[in-house]
Amino acid sequence: MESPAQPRRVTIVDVARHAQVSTTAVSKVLRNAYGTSPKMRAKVRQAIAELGYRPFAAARGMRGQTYTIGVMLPDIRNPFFPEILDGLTEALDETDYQVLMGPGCNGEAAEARVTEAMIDRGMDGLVLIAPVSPRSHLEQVARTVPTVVVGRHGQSAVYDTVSDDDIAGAALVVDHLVGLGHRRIAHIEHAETDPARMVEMPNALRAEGFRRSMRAHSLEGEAEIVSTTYTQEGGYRGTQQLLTRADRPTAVFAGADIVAMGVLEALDEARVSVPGDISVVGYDNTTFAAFGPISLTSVDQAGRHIGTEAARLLLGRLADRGKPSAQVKLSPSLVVRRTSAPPST
Amino acid sequence: MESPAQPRRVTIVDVARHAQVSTTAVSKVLRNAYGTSPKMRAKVRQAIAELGYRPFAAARGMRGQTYTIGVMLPDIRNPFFPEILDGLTEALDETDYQVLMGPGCNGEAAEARVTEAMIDRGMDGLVLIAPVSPRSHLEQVARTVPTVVVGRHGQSAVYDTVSDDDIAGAALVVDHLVGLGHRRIAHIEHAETDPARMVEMPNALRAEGFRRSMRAHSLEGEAEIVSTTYTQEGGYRGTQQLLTRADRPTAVFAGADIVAMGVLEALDEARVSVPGDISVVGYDNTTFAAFGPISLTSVDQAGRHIGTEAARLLLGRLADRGKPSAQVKLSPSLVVRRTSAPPST
DNA sequence: TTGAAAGCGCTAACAA
DNA sequence: TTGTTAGCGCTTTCAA
Repeated sequence: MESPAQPRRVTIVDVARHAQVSTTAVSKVLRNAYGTSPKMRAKVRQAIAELGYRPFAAARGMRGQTYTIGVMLPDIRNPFFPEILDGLTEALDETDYQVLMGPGCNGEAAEARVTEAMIDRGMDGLVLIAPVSPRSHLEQVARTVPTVVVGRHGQSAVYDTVSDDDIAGAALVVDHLVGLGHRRIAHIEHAETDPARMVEMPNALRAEGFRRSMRAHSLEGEAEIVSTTYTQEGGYRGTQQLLTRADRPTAVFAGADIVAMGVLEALDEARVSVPGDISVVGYDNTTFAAFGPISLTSVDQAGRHIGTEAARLLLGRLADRGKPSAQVKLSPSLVVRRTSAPPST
Repeated sequence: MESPAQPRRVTIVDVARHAQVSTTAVSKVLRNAYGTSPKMRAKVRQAIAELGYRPFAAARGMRGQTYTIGVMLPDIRNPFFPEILDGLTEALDETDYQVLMGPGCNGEAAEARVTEAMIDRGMDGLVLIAPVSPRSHLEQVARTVPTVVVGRHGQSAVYDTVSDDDIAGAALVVDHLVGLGHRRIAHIEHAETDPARMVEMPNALRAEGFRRSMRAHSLEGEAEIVSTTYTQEGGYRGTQQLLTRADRPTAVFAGADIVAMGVLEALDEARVSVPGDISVVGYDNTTFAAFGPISLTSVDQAGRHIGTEAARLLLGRLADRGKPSAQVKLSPSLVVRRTSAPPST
């Protein structure tokens, strides 16, 4: 009934024999390496096509490259990350590199496990999206394999970075809300106590940007900060806290769209109308922010562009390991939708 | 300034020397293979710990396994898939296997590219989530590497399957809506013309289940089917079509939650109230369905459980390649929320 | 129970 | 320009 056990995989030796050349020749053609005549290339390419040969990446990795780029991301559920991935895979599509992603990690231990697994599998380069591990660990990884760190500030000599100007993003939000007439504004941040991370993590910078901008408007007394986490749950709980307080804010700046979802849910449950009673602004401009019934005002980070830049930097470092590290910083913009309006009072 | 080029990776040879045993012995301990004395195991384990040795998976793959499971999924944006992944990684967490995912694929060409990339990287097993490729291609993949196909009906002798009873799921929806008093019910399906896929793809079965159930209620004349795609965009366009028709339905059954999002958006735009004017039911019970302001009635597929089952089947096949193929079918349940209510007329 | 030696498929150094 | 040869780090015979 069943088809016979498939014959053993076609190898470079089979191709060499079929094309009547050496295995070295085949290897060179595969890698577009120096020292092959057009005639030989044609012969080899034909043999590859005729035999349906595909190089075995694991074996290639023993000597050279595996042609694999590993992407680590903290949470597949956060709708901001697919944007970055789109940009990344699009830029890598025309190359020989294949992208493989680790499963969502939360916390340092999971991040270490995934990065180690990727290094052990001989990946040629890594893209770490919004990692939480201490910088020393990131640098250790980057010394082993070319690495681009996305969404984290603070430069390093050993890895490249791509990030968005979170201070400026937070200022866009405050300017917008103050411009509408709001004075009492709350911010839901991702709790951060580690001083080292205070200057590197986007969440900490958004909170800092919020503080600075409120001060610039001489509204430091009206700023209210709630520390939870960048999750829907965090937004939900943070809002519940805010609603119990005496002097209720007229606007909430959630540090991420996913947080804003929790904010909207809590407000909905408490029968507080948006933007009638309270305005809500998010960050990331995810697909769901644009979604009609939600229509969330949000800061756009150009996730796709971030992904493209990360790919460009990684390819550059793959081509030249000694190249000095680069820091790309992109500028955010504000997308105003229906969840923000002048305060009613 | 920079730390010196890190020393070459610790290999099995270093461990063997340090423990004063052969490399064979180390290899056996690593794989828990037969023929090692407790004393030797202790010695080797200690040397591994002292040197911080980690096996190089790419090299292991040349002879044996890479301890890597590849997961192919069509679309990272669909909030149903993370559930499956959670179940999968949780079940695999205690094993030596590491999960790596391909980037989202759409269409046969992209699926072929990703599965080939995974096979070329020596992955030990594959989990294909809702693949659209013809069964012959899936079987070819499965003959090369142990494979579990998730979310696709139709059994095969060479791969295991895990799926949900989509016919029953559609019936749950129709029974619920008819029970509320609805008669004129629309269904937005993912267009399917390939007859081979009509019996295998979940979308086709949900449509078939809808038809059968409407017939069972003697409402075949009241059933309205719109063919688009299982995306937010598809739900949006499908609903726009429905709204232009003369005899407007009082309820819409979207084939997936992500489709229901588009439905809600189009209804919102057209100022049609939900559930006042039209009830909406989704499928997948994603996180967003539970989200307060949306509160979508939906069919729950127990995605986490699907992932666990897939892991179990794959581990079984990894342990015994000759084992007969299994088909696991899970039963869906309906979660009633605020988007479904009796019709107003 | 243990270890010596061969070899997986490929690339890189070197020789012709 | 082309081919020969020696490994990469591991697993697997197979002999001791």
